[in-house]
Amino acid sequence: MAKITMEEIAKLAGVSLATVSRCIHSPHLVKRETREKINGVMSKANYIYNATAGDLSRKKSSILGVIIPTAKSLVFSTTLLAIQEMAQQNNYSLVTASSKYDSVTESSLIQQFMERQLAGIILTGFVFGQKDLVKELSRRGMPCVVIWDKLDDSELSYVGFDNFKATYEATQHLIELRHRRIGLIIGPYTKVERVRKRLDGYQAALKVNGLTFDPEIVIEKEPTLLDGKEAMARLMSLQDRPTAVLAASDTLAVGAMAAARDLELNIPEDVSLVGFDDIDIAAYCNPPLTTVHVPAYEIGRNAVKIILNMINDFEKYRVQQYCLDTNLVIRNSCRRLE
Amino acid sequence: MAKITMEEIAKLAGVSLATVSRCIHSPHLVKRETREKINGVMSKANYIYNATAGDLSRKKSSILGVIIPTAKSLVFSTTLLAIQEMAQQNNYSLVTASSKYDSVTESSLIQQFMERQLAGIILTGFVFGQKDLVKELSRRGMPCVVIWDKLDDSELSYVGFDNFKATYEATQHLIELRHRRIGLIIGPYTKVERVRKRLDGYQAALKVNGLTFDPEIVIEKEPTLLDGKEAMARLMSLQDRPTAVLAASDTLAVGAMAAARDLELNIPEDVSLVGFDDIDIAAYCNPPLTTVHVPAYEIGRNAVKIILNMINDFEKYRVQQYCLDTNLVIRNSCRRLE
DNA sequence: GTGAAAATCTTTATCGTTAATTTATAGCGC
DNA sequence: GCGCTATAAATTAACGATAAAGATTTTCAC
Repeated sequence: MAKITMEEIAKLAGVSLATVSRCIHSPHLVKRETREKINGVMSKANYIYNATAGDLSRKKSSILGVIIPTAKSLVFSTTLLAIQEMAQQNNYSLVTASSKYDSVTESSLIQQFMERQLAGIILTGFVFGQKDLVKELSRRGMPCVVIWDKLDDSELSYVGFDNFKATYEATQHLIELRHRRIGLIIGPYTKVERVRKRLDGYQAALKVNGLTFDPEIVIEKEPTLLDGKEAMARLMSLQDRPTAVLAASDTLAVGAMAAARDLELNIPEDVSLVGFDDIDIAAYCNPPLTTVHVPAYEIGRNAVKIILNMINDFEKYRVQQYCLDTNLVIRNSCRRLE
Repeated sequence: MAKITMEEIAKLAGVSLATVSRCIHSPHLVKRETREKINGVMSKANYIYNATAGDLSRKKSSILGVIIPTAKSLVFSTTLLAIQEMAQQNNYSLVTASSKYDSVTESSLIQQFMERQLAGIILTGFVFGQKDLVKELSRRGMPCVVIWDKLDDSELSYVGFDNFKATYEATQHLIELRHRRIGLIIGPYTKVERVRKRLDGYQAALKVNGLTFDPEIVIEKEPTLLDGKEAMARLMSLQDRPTAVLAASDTLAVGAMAAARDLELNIPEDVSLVGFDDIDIAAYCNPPLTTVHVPAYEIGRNAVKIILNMINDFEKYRVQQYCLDTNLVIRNSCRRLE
């Protein structure tokens, strides 16, 4: 009930405040006898260390911040889990928040993080126009790393992958299977740069292969099952309907599968489908979904590693960039056209 | 770069430290003229409020803590999202962690939360034997609420549902469809009390209906797709195989579906299946999964509300208990036996 | 024993706020 | 002008730790 402070512990143990502090943080620097005495007093008094005071005094906190678009996503939550694990292992707490793809929310979250003097910040891509904010943070000495995207900027650290290349290859795959009319169901590319690159990759593949880009068959949606389903239903109701569709997230793809089923269209016989993310469920779908595998877990682990480096030596590790590989996992949702 | 403090702002604005503080927290108490002057100086100097110092001085933080079993779960992440949203709306930061159903991890996380002087803690059920720890926290004046379970204890706040009743009803449903041999695929009930109650509900329903409990057809697994698949494969390979299976989490159920498909067993023709959680995907499965709907989002919102109440008036709101309803959502994964 | 290095421990200033207490300023009726 | 409120701003003592610098005690080779 009553809050015990270090000072009181010191008094009870008959030593100075500083010794108690040392006993907690560098036990090897205090004589065994004293140490035991102090530990005894601490546990008897139910002492609880006050990390807030410690952080203030030390002038840096041991809290990391993460912003993801939404916690309710199997793919971001995988990254989040990795981050949590790494943070825990290194004795950092983690404050998390979801931006919901909204730049106002994102900015206010970053502001909040700054006020809390976090030790470092992990950001999932960012909304258009936020880049300067992040650079500013970085310049101010706040360790920052952007994840889930490959940045074209020599000032910023990131660990991500090439979104452009990923959809380019996925589209290319479909084209190699002789599809010429390929629909695209994609997340909020008008808001999120990272997503925009996926659209660009798709377009580029089309162009390289001499296929025309038809805006009618690219549908921008929120990455939910329902939206995926609706988008697919629309695509399938078209006069000249696509023979294949690329869904720029597996959630969208699973929704799309349901739509196909409702319309009694078989995948891959009637339409081919490729997803993006390779969430666990992709392999358990019916049919198993061909999809772009994204190293979500590795991204999380590496992001924390990078941040930790920056915390230890900001000058040396100011900017670290890791572009991880994605690869198309072929399962059974695509068929070759004759 | 250089960290600006309130004191410097005060100096620059030609007022005292306290006035700056008041200007930030109770702007109406400072004369318009002064306020504008101060605000001007603050933005010009790029001042960033130091929440750590504020928390220390105020003797309470504005951070909430949550522990969930794992972030990588569609159902817990829904609750987490609700918590994040509520926290954000009320100007609290959120520190999150995953216990992975491990009591050592859980305790150390709670310890960490205590050290950080969090404003309140939200715990997802708990591992066996942790109840006393939580009670202790509560006694020490730390606002705590347990979620995802209905507690049988007048000292602890919770917002959850009746796990026993939920599986009881699900099992009952299967029995009403004339199934007499019902398999159970369930999470770590030997570790988690909340999960144990689901087993109990299943057993009770069996008993009430005069069916015998056969340990051979209840399989304890981690709640992953792979584990669900393995469990189902085992169940289906049995001599006297169940005609229906209750999976105590949808993830397990989706895994089970994949196993059935691999064995060329149709759901519901060859086996009936009911899940638990009602994650979004349940409705998008093939066939759509009959499952126990759990109010994951509401749990999250209410948990924060409760905590906020406690923070404002601990004596009055010391223990608040909300048992929300679950209900069986009938879709197409069960069939009536002749 | 002696003296110096090593091992321990204490003092004290500081971290950036908040909030209780004081002081100063203004406005107003008479 | 005087006394009296209100209102606005200033002082200053915490908050609970850390860390640098200084003091004291051990240890030990010679």
